[in-house]
Amino acid sequence: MKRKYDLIYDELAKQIQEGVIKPGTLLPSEKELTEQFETSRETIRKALNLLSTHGYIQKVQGKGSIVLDINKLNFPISGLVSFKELSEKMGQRAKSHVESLELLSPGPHLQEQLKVHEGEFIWEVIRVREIDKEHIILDKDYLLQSKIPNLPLEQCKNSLYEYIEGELGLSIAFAKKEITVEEPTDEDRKYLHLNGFSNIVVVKNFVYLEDASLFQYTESRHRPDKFRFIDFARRNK
Amino acid sequence: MKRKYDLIYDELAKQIQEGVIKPGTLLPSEKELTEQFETSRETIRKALNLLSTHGYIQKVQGKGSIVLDINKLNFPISGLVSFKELSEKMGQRAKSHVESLELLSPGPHLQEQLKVHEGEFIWEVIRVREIDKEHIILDKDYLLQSKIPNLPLEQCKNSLYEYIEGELGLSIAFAKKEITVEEPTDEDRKYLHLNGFSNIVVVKNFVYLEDASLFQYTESRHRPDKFRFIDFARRNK
DNA sequence: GAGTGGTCTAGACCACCAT
DNA sequence: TGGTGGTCTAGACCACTCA
Repeated sequence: MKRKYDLIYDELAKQIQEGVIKPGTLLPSEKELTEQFETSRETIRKALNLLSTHGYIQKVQGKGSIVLDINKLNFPISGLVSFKELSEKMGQRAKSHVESLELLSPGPHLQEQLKVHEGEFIWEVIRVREIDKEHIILDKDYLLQSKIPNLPLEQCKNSLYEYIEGELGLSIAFAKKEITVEEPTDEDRKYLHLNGFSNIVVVKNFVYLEDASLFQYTESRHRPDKFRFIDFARRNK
Repeated sequence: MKRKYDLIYDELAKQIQEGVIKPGTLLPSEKELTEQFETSRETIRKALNLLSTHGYIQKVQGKGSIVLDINKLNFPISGLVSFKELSEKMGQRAKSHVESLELLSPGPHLQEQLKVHEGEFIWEVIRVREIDKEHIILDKDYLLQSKIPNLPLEQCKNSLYEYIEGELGLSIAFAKKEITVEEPTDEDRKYLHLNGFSNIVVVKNFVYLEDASLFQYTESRHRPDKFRFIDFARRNK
């Protein structure tokens, strides 16, 4: 059974997206919504808080919940555009190549980043992302073998996240991203079509599971002209 | 009177920061905390949710709230490092120069970005940020005069946010950031010490007030070698 | 099965906005 | 002053983890 406040969130989000509720107007009051959805006020408030953190509405005390123009705010919410999502938009114009898939003993740099134990092995997946026949992104993923015993090559061609969360049932709780700009390495030059660009945008991603253990480190290296990151930050109350 | 859940949040956050509660251990259960703080469970849960979104703890159903290692996760929470915060860390090594402060009628580009009305004027503030005698960041701020009638030069030397939120009492609700990499403009070359770098990291920032109206557009142009952005994303329930 | 966090309720009082 | 959202309570039941 799905949560009640999720259902209410879905319903209201849909109405806003479809324009049934217009941007700039006010949502029905929380009291009215409790009657409309036959639930308690706290449940309505949970749904509204979700709408708020996802940029659908803005709550103003004493006034009401203002419906925002979702198109102007321009999603995704927090820059978490995976290549999978991107490629779905791009259709046939986007491709992914697995350049390498290995189980290896980590060197000092990776030991530091992943905090692996002595004698533990890690998976290394190197993938190149192609858009319109240009090689634009170099993705290097490192995963603890203790958490992921097997990593089929087939899965690497698609989304690692889908395999990890879907098939393995591991649940990703939070991630830390760090964006910097660096000079291209020999590896970058080897795999990417740099077109003379002398910088690479490096996105380092540290992924943690629900039990708060780190289990994946990803380095995503982008050609600068095709890089774009969007962040949507809300002041917390 | 401060909110109860804020007080509880402050107290627990302090204990975690000071190491009174050790990373890796579990917080007292919600039931115990209700007794300890003499409050209801929902109030405790609000405090714990704050700790969670700020990266202090990780809640696990059926188990408890795991205390995270705040130093490993390495703040700030969502990359909102203002130059003010940075300069406080850098002390005398960081400086800010106001290059220009003008009230102007917006051209088509700005009209588009800020969605200003016909005949409305906007403030333009251009500032250069210096670290260790190098000019590294070019900040261009645009603010609606209808929201900010006066903008003293003195304030521009420090933090615009402090003036806006502190003295004017306007309340910033949320912001959208967009990070891209571009080629330097003549303006970049004029104001910044580019040291031969052929790219500029551009951070566009759209700031909205509590009534959901856009009132500021900022373009922050960084020399790539000194740029660093950190994002801390949590899966929402 | 005991203990944990997650959801949900029904009601109270307060702070803020409009008129 | 009436209506709005914000805080807080006391209690219920469910889902999950672990021994």
